[in-house]
Amino acid sequence: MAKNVSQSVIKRLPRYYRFLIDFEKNGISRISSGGLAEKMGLTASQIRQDLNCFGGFGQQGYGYNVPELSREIAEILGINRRVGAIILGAGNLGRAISTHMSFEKLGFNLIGIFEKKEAIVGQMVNGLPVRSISGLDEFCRSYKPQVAVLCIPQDEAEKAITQLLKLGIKGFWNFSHYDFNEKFPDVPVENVHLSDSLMTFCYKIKEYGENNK
Amino acid sequence: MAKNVSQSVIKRLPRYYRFLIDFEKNGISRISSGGLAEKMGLTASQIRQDLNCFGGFGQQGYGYNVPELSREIAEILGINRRVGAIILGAGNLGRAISTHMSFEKLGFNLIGIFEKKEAIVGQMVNGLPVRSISGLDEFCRSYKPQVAVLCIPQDEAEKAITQLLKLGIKGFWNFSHYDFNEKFPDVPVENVHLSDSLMTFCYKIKEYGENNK
DNA sequence: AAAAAATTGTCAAATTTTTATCAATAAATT
DNA sequence: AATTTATTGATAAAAATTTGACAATTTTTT
Repeated sequence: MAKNVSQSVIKRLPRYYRFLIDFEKNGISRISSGGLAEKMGLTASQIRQDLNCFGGFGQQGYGYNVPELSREIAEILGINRRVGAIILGAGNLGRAISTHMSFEKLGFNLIGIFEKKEAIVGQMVNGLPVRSISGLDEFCRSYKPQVAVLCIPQDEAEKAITQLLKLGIKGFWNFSHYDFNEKFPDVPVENVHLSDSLMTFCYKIKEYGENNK
Repeated sequence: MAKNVSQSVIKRLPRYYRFLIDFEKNGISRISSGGLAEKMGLTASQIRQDLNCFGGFGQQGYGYNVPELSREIAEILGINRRVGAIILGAGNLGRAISTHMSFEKLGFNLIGIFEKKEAIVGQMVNGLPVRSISGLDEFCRSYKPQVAVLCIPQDEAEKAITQLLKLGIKGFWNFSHYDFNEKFPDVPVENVHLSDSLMTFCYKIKEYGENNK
């Protein structure tokens, strides 16, 4: 089905999906590549070519059917599944992620939150009890989560990743500063390096300031 | 000084910086493009070309001096400044960002946190009092923050952005689902679309699963 | 001090990504 | 029912990005 799909295309899919869901909510049932391009600040050509990696979802003279296209993209991304997920680290960030993210709408099923600091263990977060990291092995053997969200400090990451891989974890949504590349180059990981983003923001602000003196 | 620097290069700079700071911490004072490439999973050629956009920081036969190079990149990114920043939204995410991020090490000075829900107003977060959104105008006129971190719901974003722009805010670190493109195409914004990232992660897991049956 | 090894910065080639073009076809209009 | 308009999917062209190659130069070794 899918042609040779580049990472650039994949990275754009969630944004397409976001816009399409928004259209659906607003009762817009039809959109042309040109119309979408204008809203998104892209070229119509790029949108058509992106979508065509996965199939001809449009119709000449008409455009794209919004609900149909959003369904197709959801299918491509795989967000209609329920992949078991656990969070490691119930600090500020871990708790915020667990309450803030709609895991269930985005392909996952959050089934456990683990924390090293015993003081936090037992607290309820988003309807789930914070569990002691000491029970991680047993929990994983029982409930077989497939992915882990890393909200732990950088220096605890390597040990945790090694342990989790042994327990059958297949991928990581990584909020830690740890870089998988060196030791785990082939493990599926999606990084959210907030510090990198903040630095990029810093550069943008500086650049904007310099160009608008 | 800087040649025509592409966005691709800029996006890689924070990661270079992260690795260099790590080297410094570990007492590594010298690194070649080849050595760095191996650690980072890039090509030596790319690293040399990236750095050369900003100047010849290396030395033939020797490589790059780690502290010097990290200083240079910090300078390029502008993280040695202290740009005044406020956070809008003291929900789970806003509070997590304010406590979790080292704003001071990354070019910013967090001076205020604002929240609509009066129940939260007055709480202390990371040494700062959560202020009522009703005092935003006055605060901005007094303290002149230059950037805002948006941790508010999508449907409150547009109004807030309009207000903040009038108050002199120059850029946004945007955690909301709101997309600036349509209404504010020229405003400096760095998006952290966590949902997009989670969807991308979902795709990666699915793809990995399909290739490793 | 000379020779060998290491490594950069630059230029050119290769590859990837984006954009433009256009025939084909469906929808809308007359 | 015929004509015009809109719009896709595909192909080709253009632009951007990445990689390879190598002279120049410094460091290290002998």
